[in-house]
Amino acid sequence: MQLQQVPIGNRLLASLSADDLARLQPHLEPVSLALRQVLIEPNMPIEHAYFPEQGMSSVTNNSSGGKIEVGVIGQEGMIGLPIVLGIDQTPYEHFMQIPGHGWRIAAHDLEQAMAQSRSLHRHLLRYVQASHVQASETAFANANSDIEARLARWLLMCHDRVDGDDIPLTHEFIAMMLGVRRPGVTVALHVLEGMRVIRAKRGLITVLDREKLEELADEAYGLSETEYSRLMKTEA
Amino acid sequence: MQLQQVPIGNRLLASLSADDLARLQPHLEPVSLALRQVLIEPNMPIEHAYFPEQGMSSVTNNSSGGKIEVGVIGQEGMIGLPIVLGIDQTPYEHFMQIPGHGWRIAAHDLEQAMAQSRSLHRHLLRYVQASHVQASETAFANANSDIEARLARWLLMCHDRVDGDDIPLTHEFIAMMLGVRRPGVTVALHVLEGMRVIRAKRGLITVLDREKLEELADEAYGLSETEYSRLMKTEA
DNA sequence: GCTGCATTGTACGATTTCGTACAATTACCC
DNA sequence: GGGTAATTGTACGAAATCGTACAATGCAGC
Repeated sequence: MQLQQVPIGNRLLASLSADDLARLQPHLEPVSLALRQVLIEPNMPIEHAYFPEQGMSSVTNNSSGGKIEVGVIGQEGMIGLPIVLGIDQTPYEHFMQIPGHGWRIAAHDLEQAMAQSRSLHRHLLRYVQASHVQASETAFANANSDIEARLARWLLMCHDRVDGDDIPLTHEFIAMMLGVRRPGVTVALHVLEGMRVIRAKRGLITVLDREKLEELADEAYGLSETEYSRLMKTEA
Repeated sequence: MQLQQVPIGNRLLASLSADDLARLQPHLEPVSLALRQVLIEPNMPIEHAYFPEQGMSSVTNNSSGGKIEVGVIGQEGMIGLPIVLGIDQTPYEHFMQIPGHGWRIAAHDLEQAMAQSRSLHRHLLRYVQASHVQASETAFANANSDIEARLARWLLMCHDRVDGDDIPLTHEFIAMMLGVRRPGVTVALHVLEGMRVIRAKRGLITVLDREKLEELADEAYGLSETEYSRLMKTEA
């Protein structure tokens, strides 16, 4: 057990064994992650994997004009899973939805590290499963839940990935991610605000009552998160 | 290059190198896959991985009373991906929706084989990505497409996994998988039938015009399948 | 403090899908 | 070959969501 010089704020990195983390550390480069910065271009070679410490990235399908979100990634995970699977690209765009900062590593260095340490590879593969479950739960939510519940779910996922209770996003943007009309989001937010579950200012939503949000999201929220902690806890 | 005694009808197995296939073969056991047979119980240790040669399995979220489908698996893939990721269970049920047959291998034997052959492991990991994309595309379809397009997409996915053009399923069942009302499916099927795209009998849908089906599914169908062939073609 | 633009609020009819109910049909079992 | 259950067809008002348009508001920059 070795004291880190810089504390690691990314939970996926932090859950690695000391050995594996040490193996990555020389290659980790601190990066700031600007709003709307594209981390992975769809169908282009992936240059780096990113481990956010703050901020949130969206995984989107960009066909059909707009973007539709199929996943979110923050300090619990990593951007660039295909690398872990030995693949060099993905059809989905990854960009920063809430700015922040984190670490990045060249795809090649990560590959090499995984080739040297089976336990590192195994650990990252566990996160692949968590990510897969998240996508599946998004499919589930999109089929079953009304706008209000989906919005609640989405706010919770943001809340899990920001520092305080403030989520800096516009209705327009949220609508795009959920694949619904913008006024639909406005109205649903009003309902939540009426229940004192959130407070909304221009371009900013503040979570006031997380528990009630979870009730409102109903079955759409939770499985993913439970699965994540199960997977990441077991193996040290 | 060695002639197989029994030709392998599962595309994932078939795309393995001769070496890797030979490594698995002693452990592969032919199984028939009965209608509604549960291959993986949610949150229970996974005993076997299955490689279907015929038939189709559904991956479902079983909360909320009914089941909702988050993925399908047939002769292009395998059931039991968590094993490939070094995980022993999944929150989703896997059961046969269209009966058939295939091969199975004990989880332990598969693990051992992957430990011995990195190329085997790598190859199966490529399929993990394909499966992830499929889940993401389901999320996309559920958010964006109306019942008709989603039904078209779903019929296409079935069609890809059965032998001829016949898909033996009831409206009730399809409705459950898509997460919509049963009469909604009945009506949508009538529309497709009116366009001569399918023919429907009791418990049986016959695909007549696959191309037009693909048009109707619009953007909801295709990406997954393109990604699959890209991933599985590259590496021999 | 004004101005201009991005954001949010609100309205409206149109459309899709829902929930539910019940009738009609087919397949299967005895 | 008649009865029975599963499946499919159809209808209806209710609800959710859509597409669109436009007004009101707050913020940023000058």
